[in-house]
Amino acid sequence: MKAAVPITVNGLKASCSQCNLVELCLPFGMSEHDLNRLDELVGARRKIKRQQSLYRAGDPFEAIYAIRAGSFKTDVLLEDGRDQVTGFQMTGEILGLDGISAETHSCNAIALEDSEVCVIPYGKLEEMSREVEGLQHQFHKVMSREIVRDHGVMMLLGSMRAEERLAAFLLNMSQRFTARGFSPAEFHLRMTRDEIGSYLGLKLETVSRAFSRFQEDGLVSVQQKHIRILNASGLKRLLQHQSGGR
Amino acid sequence: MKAAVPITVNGLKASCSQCNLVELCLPFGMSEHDLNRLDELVGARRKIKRQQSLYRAGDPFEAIYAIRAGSFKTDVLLEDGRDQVTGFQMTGEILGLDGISAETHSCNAIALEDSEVCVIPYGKLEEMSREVEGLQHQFHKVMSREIVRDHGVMMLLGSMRAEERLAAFLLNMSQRFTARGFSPAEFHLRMTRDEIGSYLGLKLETVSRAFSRFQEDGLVSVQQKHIRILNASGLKRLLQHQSGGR
DNA sequence: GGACACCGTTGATCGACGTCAACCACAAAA
DNA sequence: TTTTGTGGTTGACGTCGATCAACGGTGTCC
Repeated sequence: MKAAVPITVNGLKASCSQCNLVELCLPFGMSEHDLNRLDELVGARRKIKRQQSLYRAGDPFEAIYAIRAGSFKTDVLLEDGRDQVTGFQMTGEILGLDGISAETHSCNAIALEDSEVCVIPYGKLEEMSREVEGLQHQFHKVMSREIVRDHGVMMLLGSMRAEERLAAFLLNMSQRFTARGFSPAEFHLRMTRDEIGSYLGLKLETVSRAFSRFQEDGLVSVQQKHIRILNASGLKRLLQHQSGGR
Repeated sequence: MKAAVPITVNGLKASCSQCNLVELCLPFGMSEHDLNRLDELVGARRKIKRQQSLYRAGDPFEAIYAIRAGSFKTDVLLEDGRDQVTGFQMTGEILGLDGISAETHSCNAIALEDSEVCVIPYGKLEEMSREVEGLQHQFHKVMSREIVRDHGVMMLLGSMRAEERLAAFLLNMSQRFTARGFSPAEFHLRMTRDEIGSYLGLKLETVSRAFSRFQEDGLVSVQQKHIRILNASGLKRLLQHQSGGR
């Protein structure tokens, strides 16, 4: 009695139960039974080309998105032209939560490489999370995690020095690559120095200099966007010594 | 057939339907019918003395809190002793959302003056928001608003100069006092210069100097913690001129 | 292959904010 | 009233990171 899988504009219908990102994504920790219900929830997949936006500040809020492949940055713009990267997102992470409060997105989400997301219509999500307890709880956890993450960034921006910020950034990237089955020590950054700087509240030259310094000190090897961490505990130590900061 | 209102340790049982903070708090926008159900949800009130903590980082997460009276700060601590204020909260605002993700609080919530909160047991909240659509939606909005707010702070910390940060802070306070029926132009800050500095990523001396500068320029009148805004549009102008920043 | 962007690196200089220190204002206690 | 403590202000000086500028590497489009 099951209807045929509908063909969507952008290709295959998403399926959480078949997806190898379950452990990183919204369905984490849900029962197999609940998982099957998620397949109803998640709409089409959508492909976004590098530098294209998934949504822009001011767009009406209709759905949240799970990153199926690729990576994104989110940024906010001030009237005067200044902008700030508020986060980098990788596979399995959820985009668009900022839109719920005002029913309008409050930042831009831009693909750092050709990417693909699963579209999760928000109305449906609320509806289903009234029925599926596991989904409700997971969704709340995802939102809460975003809040905790943001507090970490505030800590970083408010009280760390340039090299500490970059060290924290690299360790965070390493940890997230590891969670995705990649090497903890060797990875490829998808963002420019300018974007890293914007995220860390630094100018690109400062980011570049900090990279060079780390290289001199044998902490990492840097070749453009290719990073190899040579001394992870050295990086961690940088974070612990209270080095005056601001 | 209604049971008598139970007497709680800390005094009166909270009642959303009777509360004059509805428009600022979790129940905002909910129907009268739904509102009555909220009275079941909200547990006892709890009083917190100035400088006492409502919860501390590491405490098991059991409830979220709505501020009934008074005000709070939240802060995070790093191992090395550095700490950072992540927010100031006023009446009607919700505390504790950081705890959902790890089932443990990730920051400290400390009363800036003698205060009172309504305790909202989290299990009950999830349960009831499966039944009451309006509650579910409002709760999601509250979480999302927190995320948007944090992005604003990241913007401030990452790309504004000292005086811009303080101007943004004052305008934000003014706006929140106004929403609570107080004067937009004249108010009493409950936090020290050190706490403001920690929140804004500045040292207390820098905060103090910025206040003095504003006073010289006739933008505000400052007498210790008592602030009078003399030229709000002047403060706003400070934010728009892109003044180089970092 | 050559030309052109774009991105990244490095150096020299400057300025905003941190640091250190002294002093002042106000409130609670003696 | 004086005392003591906490919080706030102001000045002199130092430093970290921004700014300005030149140059080098890498990839893409003719």
